[in-house]
Amino acid sequence: MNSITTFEEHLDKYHGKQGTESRVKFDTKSLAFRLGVMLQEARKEANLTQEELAIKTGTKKSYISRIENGKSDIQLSTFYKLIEFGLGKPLNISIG
Amino acid sequence: MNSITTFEEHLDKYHGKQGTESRVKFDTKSLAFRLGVMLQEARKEANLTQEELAIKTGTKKSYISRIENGKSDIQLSTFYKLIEFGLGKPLNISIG
DNA sequence: TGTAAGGTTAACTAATTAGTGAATTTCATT
DNA sequence: AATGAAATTCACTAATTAGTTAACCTTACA
Repeated sequence: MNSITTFEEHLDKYHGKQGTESRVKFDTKSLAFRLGVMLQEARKEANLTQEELAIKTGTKKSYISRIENGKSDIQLSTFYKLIEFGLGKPLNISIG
Repeated sequence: MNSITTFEEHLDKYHGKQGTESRVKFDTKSLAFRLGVMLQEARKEANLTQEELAIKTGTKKSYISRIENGKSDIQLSTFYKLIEFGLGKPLNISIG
């Protein structure tokens, strides 16, 4: 799967069509979407299924799916938990 | 203020003393704390008060204070909003 | 020392995520 | 095309953040 193509589809869907949406809400959705793609790519690189990742992090595959599809604006700790505990990779966050 | 020193104090407080806390919960608190310090440092670099940042992002100074002190496990979009809209700086997130 | 600005804390409501089970759909493989 | 594994969606509750007000501390400095 190509992240960029899918992200463009997302832009069309939210920016193009439902034009009354605020910039902040739009950006929030974009962010959730991008992070979802990042998680999915990292999970596949680690050769885990959604269910395996869910078990390792004490949650359910349905929830992982929701996150990977950018369906919710998750908490920082949730993302951290999935990346660090579930995939054993460091999550890097910096400003500027 | 030195981030590392303060973070060590945090380690002492949560890791040393209240030892029954789960690793995940502990890490969540550390994360919130570290991000709070990052935000505060970036805000000061931008020469803004908590109140000014609050106004720019449509919230209140009391909420900014809570975040800077790592008192809550905020959502990704909240952190993003403060950094990108409030401070005009990019928020970088990556895995690995 | 008084004052004001900046920052912290407490308390509360409303909105949203976290977490779950079950049904459904997609996808790869034979 | 049939099968089974993997992923998605829906519906729901409980827990937590987002957002706010007001009171209270701290710090700088006139």
